[in-house]
Amino acid sequence: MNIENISRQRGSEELWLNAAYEMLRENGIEAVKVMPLAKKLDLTRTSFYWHFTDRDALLEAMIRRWEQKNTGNLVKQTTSFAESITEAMFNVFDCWLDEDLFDARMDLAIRNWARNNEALQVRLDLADAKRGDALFDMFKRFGYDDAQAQARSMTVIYTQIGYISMEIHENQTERVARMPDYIAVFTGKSPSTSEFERFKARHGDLLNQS
Amino acid sequence: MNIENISRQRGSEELWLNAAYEMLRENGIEAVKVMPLAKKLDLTRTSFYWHFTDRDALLEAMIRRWEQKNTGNLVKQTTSFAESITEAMFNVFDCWLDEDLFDARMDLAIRNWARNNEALQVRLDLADAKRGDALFDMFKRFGYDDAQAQARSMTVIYTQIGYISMEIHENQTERVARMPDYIAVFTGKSPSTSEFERFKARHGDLLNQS
DNA sequence: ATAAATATTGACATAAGTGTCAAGTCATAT
DNA sequence: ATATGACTTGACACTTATGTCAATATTTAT
Repeated sequence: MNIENISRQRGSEELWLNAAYEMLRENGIEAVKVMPLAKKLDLTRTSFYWHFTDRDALLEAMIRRWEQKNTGNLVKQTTSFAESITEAMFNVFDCWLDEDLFDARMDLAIRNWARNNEALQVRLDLADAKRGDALFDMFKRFGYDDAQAQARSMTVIYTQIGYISMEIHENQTERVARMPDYIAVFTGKSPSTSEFERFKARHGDLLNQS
Repeated sequence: MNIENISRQRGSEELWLNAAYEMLRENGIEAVKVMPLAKKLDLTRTSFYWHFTDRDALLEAMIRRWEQKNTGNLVKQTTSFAESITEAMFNVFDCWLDEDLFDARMDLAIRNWARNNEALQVRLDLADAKRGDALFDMFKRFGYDDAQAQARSMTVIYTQIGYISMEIHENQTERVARMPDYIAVFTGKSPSTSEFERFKARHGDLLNQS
């Protein structure tokens, strides 16, 4: 994490931004305050103002970081190669298991923040529309009618947000084991054994941890 | 709303609590502060301390109000008379349309708050377990196996929370029109026309508004 | 009418946050 | 070795919040 900071001064834009990002993920936007961040980094809060003009500049930097990550990867996964809707759905599920593809905790934090920030809500609505459209198109490609493609794509999106929002802490092995059941709910079809095996193979690293 | 306040002093416990409750729903726990509430009620903030010992007492009162409402009604709806799983699901959907049965916005606010408050998280987990069990039992009664009853009941819960969390503002008529499609996703079965008609009849008041 | 109960107020003390500024320190390239 | 740019610091001014208290006002019951 701090590799880029070797043989430099103690602080840096990166350092403050990372601390702020973590704070936002864990405790929401109200916790992203210069004073506590300074304490966390063991620096004086004033030094923050060398790197950022003010607190707002820091918040803006965090939003940009989020924008550049989550939506892009989700949309990409909906267009990955798949021979069936169940396989396509497993591709989307990759996002829920791989934090490099989709930072769910951050998505939730942004969502809660947007509730009190109109400008951010606009950006979020845009991201949501892109994601919804991508999933809708995916269901359409596999033969669902408009109404069903709509209901199913929104169910997928709502479910993921609900899952994060509920702070479920389950064993990853169990979680993966349940996924075919969710695939069945979302698509109305049972995935084949080989599809599930292929999915598990992609996430082998997860399946040996608690 | 203020009927109980006629010919009394200006303020009252109820008045402060209502204002706080609204603040929590709309803007989250961080917005529930004595000073802004006083401004809202056009009273001096000091007068608050006559009704509550401190801010914490107010927060505790809000939690109790929430506890006494949401979970109870949801559980009750899962056990309402139904001849089919689709009819049973429509009974649950009543909660999503009737704020007297389930205050979704409040549920979300509590959920966000609990993320930074361990004691509240414990109470919330308890409420979630009750709700999950009630839905699970409902699916079991209509012949689903354990894994499917589990996946489907959690999908219902996650979806509702995701829906609120995403701040969807859609026309109620459209929303109701889409419900049979969601019923199909959640139960794997299409509801009958008469079931849908019965549901719409129950919510007739909603269907004539924007 | 008036005492008691019920509220409201302004003044005070304290804490935690934001932002500015002049002065200082530290690494490193020349 | 030293000047420069990158970074840190403490002191100051300001804002928003919490909570206490003695004094005052308003209802209500008798």
